[in-house]
Amino acid sequence: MEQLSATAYVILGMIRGAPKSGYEIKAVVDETTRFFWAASYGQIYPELKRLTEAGLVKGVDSPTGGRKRTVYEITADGEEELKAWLRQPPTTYEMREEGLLKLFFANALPREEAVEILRAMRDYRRSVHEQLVAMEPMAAAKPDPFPLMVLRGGIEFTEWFADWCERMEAQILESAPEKRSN
Amino acid sequence: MEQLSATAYVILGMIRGAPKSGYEIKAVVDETTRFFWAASYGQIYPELKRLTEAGLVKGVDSPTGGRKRTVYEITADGEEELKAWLRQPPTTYEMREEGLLKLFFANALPREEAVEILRAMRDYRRSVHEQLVAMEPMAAAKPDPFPLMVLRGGIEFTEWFADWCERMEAQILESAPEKRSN
DNA sequence: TGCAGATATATCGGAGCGATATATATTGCG
DNA sequence: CGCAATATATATCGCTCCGATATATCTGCA
Repeated sequence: MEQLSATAYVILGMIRGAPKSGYEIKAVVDETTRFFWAASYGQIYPELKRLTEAGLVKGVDSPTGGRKRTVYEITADGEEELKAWLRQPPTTYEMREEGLLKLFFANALPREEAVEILRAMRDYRRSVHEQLVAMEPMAAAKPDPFPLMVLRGGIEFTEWFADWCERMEAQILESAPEKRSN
Repeated sequence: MEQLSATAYVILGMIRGAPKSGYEIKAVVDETTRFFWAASYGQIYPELKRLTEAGLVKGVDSPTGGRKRTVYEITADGEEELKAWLRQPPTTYEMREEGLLKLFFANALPREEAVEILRAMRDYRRSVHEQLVAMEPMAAAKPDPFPLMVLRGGIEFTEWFADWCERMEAQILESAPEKRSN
């Protein structure tokens, strides 16, 4: 058996409990894991084919009206494969934060413009924070405690980040207006 | 002028102040911004060519011994381009955290195995924390305050994250050992 | 009825990233 | 000193990811 991509496990995890179409999988990912693990159609549909060939999922035709539609359900092998993956220590940790990159180079700007970077970062994190808080009641209503735990982690993280931005902004403004190379 | 990639600005920022070879740019990125913005040789060398053609950097032959070597310095146009980019609000925010993904699906595992995910995440963040702390004296010795600020942000973030993992682990262990679907 | 928006699948191009190939220079150490 | 290991330097390949778009059908509702 070849090594499966992380996207494969996203799919397996998402259809465990309830079969879903590729479109539905994408929609659920966009509502839940997208903040720390996204997936596009370009990954989902080919992966569903591979998983079907590997016998880890099973496609079932369930057309709505005249439009064809296939929902995928997890097989016993798929269930085992998912659990085996969950038991392996996680290995992928990536972050791409354009704001931090700009802040890193902010010495090229005068101080008043450098703090704008921090303000933009804070505003963005606050907006994500609001989105996550709005999702909390939905997650809290479900019996599975883990999505809620992860969501609350996101809420706490965005709070911490926005607060850090404010503290750094204050730190820059408090510092003596030294000469910089701009 | 075509839109430049983010990698282009990483290069411009890295050679501002001191000209560098492609190899050196990669080495500095690996020591500094890699935690929130990485760059590979496969991005750096082609981008240096494009930036040269666009007149934003200038390559200067500086062989060491018999091995050929080109260092790139930023031009006045490149400096302007960098500053213009720094003034734009940041737009890219991405995170890929396999540990959070596994935690999201952890209901498939018994409680004792679910906490292992959190322990692995905590251990990893602690190790990154130590790496960042070890870098702090180096960053603190330099006149530019922004790389140090970003580094300290990373130190605070990894502390927060490791702590969150411990709190969530405790929360799971405190909760009544309910029946789960595994 | 008409049409905007949702459902459903498929695919493309660009970017990012890890790995590796090739070559020369330097350093460590027995 | 000699040689192996490591560092410097450039180039490139394959894979994945991601956003965007194309195509088609269905639903809600004005």
